[in-house]
Amino acid sequence: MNVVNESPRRKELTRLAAQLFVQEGFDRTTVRMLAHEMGIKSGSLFHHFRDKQEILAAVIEEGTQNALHIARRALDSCDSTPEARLHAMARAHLETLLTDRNAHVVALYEWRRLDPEARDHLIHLRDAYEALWEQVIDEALAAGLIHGDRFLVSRFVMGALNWTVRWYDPAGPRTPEELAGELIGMITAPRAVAATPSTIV
Amino acid sequence: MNVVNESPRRKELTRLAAQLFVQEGFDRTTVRMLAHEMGIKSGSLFHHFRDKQEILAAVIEEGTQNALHIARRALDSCDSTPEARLHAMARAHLETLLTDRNAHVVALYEWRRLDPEARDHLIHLRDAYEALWEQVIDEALAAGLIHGDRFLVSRFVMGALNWTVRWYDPAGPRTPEELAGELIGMITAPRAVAATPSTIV
DNA sequence: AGATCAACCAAGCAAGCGCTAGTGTAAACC
DNA sequence: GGTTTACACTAGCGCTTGCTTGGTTGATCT
Repeated sequence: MNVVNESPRRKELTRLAAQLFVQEGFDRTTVRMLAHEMGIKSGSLFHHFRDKQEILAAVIEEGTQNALHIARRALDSCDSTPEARLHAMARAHLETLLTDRNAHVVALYEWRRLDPEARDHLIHLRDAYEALWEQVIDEALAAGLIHGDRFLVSRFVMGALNWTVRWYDPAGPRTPEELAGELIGMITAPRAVAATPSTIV
Repeated sequence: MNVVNESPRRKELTRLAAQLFVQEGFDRTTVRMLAHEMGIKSGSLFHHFRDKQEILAAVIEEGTQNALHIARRALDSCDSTPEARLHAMARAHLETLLTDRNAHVVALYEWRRLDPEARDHLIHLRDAYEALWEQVIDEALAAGLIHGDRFLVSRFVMGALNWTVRWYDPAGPRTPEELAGELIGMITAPRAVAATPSTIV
């Protein structure tokens, strides 16, 4: 009776589900709550999704696909210097967290609630995204812009960025652009120390 | 009938609960699973804890108290240079994540499942811990060891460290000591190129 | 005009949930 | 030696859970 297609209605339902999953957590969100939020009865939900698990998978897939597209576009349309590319990736990441916040919070917090099949599928998407990061970080390392272990640097940077969902307030004074600048500034060595002696304020 | 004291039996139960909460998540962990893991029947559980919520609060409190003690001891017994203090805090944090991993994963993932009263109490503990960090970071900023916004730097550093629970493998080749060194090395500008470069190999 | 189909609903099942009530028992205390 | 206390048990209540079933509706297609 149920369908697994990509109807526009399903997309809208996925967006609403993401919001509820963030508010309540996946386990505490009942199918009745989901249905109510969508303006239908709980039984009707299973016309659009095979089961509750599939809703979670849909939310996370949507968010990760978006992040991947935005990151690729950001890399395509920025300067080719290692610093510019690093900055572009950080800003893209933060902007995704902002515009698509719900889906990403769900991906970060509820990843472990996915059943193995869904996880297998989504892990490839995530790997593709993280590969972009490692590539940009490799370039920065090769250019001497940052130092350290390739693996560790990328993990530390991703951690710092993902942690922002805990404290960043989009209504606050700081733009994603500024945040990205601060982070990149923090980890990049002041390249040529040659000129003015770095002032100690 | 039930008690709320600090018996040693209760501590052991708390440790077991932390493990189950990590494996299954708080919501999916039933009181019957908890009781089974503890070798008793589900009814007996409520002799030690008022309700399921209290078990979660006990787990998180235990972990945070430990982190606080370890951090304070680390600061007391290290050199007083800003760099040494920064390093000591990072290492202490990573060691806590290692030795008390379950409790901290629960604190990070299940914080929002706490009811308001428990959260109010635990938030003071967490604030005390984060205050230590901000103090050390202030010193490092004042010494010119790192630059940037005080608030942002501490958030970025905490993010990078807490994210380690996702990928760090205690059985792997890297010690917490090395990890701390890499992170501090990444964010500290190569200070005065003057004297002997105090190498941290 | 008849057939198809997506989208919904009302009703409810079987299982599992947190938690309570009342009881038993061995050790500790006065 | 009687009372209390700590810890465990059995049994089950009242409720919620994810999901199924069988059926209705209105639009679209042929």
